[in-house]
Amino acid sequence: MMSPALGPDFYEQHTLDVAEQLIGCYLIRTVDTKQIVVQINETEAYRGADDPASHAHRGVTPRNEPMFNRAGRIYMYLSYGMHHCMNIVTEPEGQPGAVLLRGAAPIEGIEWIRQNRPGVADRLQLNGPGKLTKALNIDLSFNRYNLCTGSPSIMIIPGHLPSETKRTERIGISKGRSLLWRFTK
DNA sequence: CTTATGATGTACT
DNA sequence: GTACATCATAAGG
Repeated sequence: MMSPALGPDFYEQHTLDVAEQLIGCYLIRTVDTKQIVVQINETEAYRGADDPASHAHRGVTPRNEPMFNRAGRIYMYLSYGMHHCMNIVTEPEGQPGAVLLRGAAPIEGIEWIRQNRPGVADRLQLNGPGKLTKALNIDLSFNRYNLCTGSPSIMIIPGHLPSETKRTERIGISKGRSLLWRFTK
């Protein structure tokens, strides 16, 4: 029997806990007969008023509204006009929070990944938030998508936490640099 | 391996 | 008008 998708109880935790515990979990992307399985190995936590780097730092806007919605939904945004970034909404409804998926290791479906990012070396396919979404064919249409339904199009299932995860500074931000809210294997 | 830089769309002030 | 939760490429070591 297949492992069930992670549910709302998991995502409703504090964003830092979700970000850490997502390390080692599996992200599965399925379209028709094609499937990609990757293991998450890099995440970052973003919160609200206590997080100057967060889109939600100054309250609700049309873009960040999904960060305030129910946990377990996807928050997608366009980065630098070109790249789609995928987050998973955390915290109880009304309290903003999301985990940015920044990196993963290929487990299955490397052929489809290569089709999505032709000419790219395998070791560079999934090591960045924009690369990850391109490799898995995930775009803005997934904004607000509920990850907890078990729909095979995209799902996350438990892995096992590595014995040791590292906590470091987040990447690519100018504010909130002192917070150690980036998690890697 | 490292650092530097242009590309590119839009949310927000 | 400004600032991006980035990436591919080029040049140097």
